[in-house]
Amino acid sequence: MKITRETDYAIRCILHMAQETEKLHMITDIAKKQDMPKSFVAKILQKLAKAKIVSSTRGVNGGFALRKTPSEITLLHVIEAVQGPIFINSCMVDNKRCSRRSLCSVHPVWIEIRNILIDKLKKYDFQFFCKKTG
Amino acid sequence: MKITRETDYAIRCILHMAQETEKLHMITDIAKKQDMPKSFVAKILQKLAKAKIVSSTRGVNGGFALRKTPSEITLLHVIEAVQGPIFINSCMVDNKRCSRRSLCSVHPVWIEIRNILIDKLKKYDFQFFCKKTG
DNA sequence: TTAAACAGGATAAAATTACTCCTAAATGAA
DNA sequence: TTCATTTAGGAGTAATTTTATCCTGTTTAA
Ligand code: SF4
Ligand code: SF4
Repeated sequence: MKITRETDYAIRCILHMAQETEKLHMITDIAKKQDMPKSFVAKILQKLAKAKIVSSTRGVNGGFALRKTPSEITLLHVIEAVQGPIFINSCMVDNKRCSRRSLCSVHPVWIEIRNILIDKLKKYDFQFFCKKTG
Repeated sequence: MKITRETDYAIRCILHMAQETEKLHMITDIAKKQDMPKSFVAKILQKLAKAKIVSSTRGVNGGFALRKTPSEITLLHVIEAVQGPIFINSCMVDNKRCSRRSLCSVHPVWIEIRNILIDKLKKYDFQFFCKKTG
């Protein structure tokens, strides 16, 4: 697993919306405040909406808001929403199976590490992050 | 961190040489047996040689061998030899520093996870992997 | 001297990442 | 109704990284 810029932006989006959970936040505002390219942010918010992490409202005075409280949204949720399932080596993605897999002694280690990672990412929610930024 | 194909190949190289630690292994043999492209393997072995994980001998009957016993070589060694230092998000690489870093509440989490990862990767050596493949 | 084997630089193909742009659809207000 | 505003979604593009290949040079044993 590696956090791409897209995922980093996604996290910033959630971070931003978590500051004012009631308000509808427009793409332009989020992008400007968090220093991200607007049109890219638009795409990212679409992904977050599909993953039911944020809600979107079209039209005048529209925008985005969190669907859950910050404490219910974890790093894992956000990462998986934009990057898909966590993996370490491509042989862990089913369609990129390796022919040596059945006799490979390293593969199980990747699985173990992935599980540790998932566990850890589950433990960080956005209430935790908001406490620190204020 | 993500294991690229290059790193996976590097691990297979070590795995291969760990089976017969005394012998000099030629690029062609390693590549064929482990199902990897020969010219790419040549480059990878160069990296492993620079990292002092393997020794290389030129000329007729030349080849590669491990410089240490399999138990002294860890996954971390091999990964760092080909990919460089472990990181989760690019903001952890000094030259790709993010301007928001000082006030970012997420950054410390990446550091923590990286440390966990490093710790885990240190614990797996190639004697362990050889036991299983036989 | 020659064939076998690695060293190292340059470069190319493929894949992924990091975006942009355009048209459509929804919404609220004049 | 009509219009400005705001997101939706598809297509396309630029930049970067990954995954190699090739060529020339050097080392070495026979
Ligand atoms: S050799 Fe093992 S670790 Fe590498 S891709 Fe195949 S199954 Fe995965
Ligand atoms: S916003 Fe935080 S986590 Fe993201 S790149 Fe900057 S310092 Fe790193």
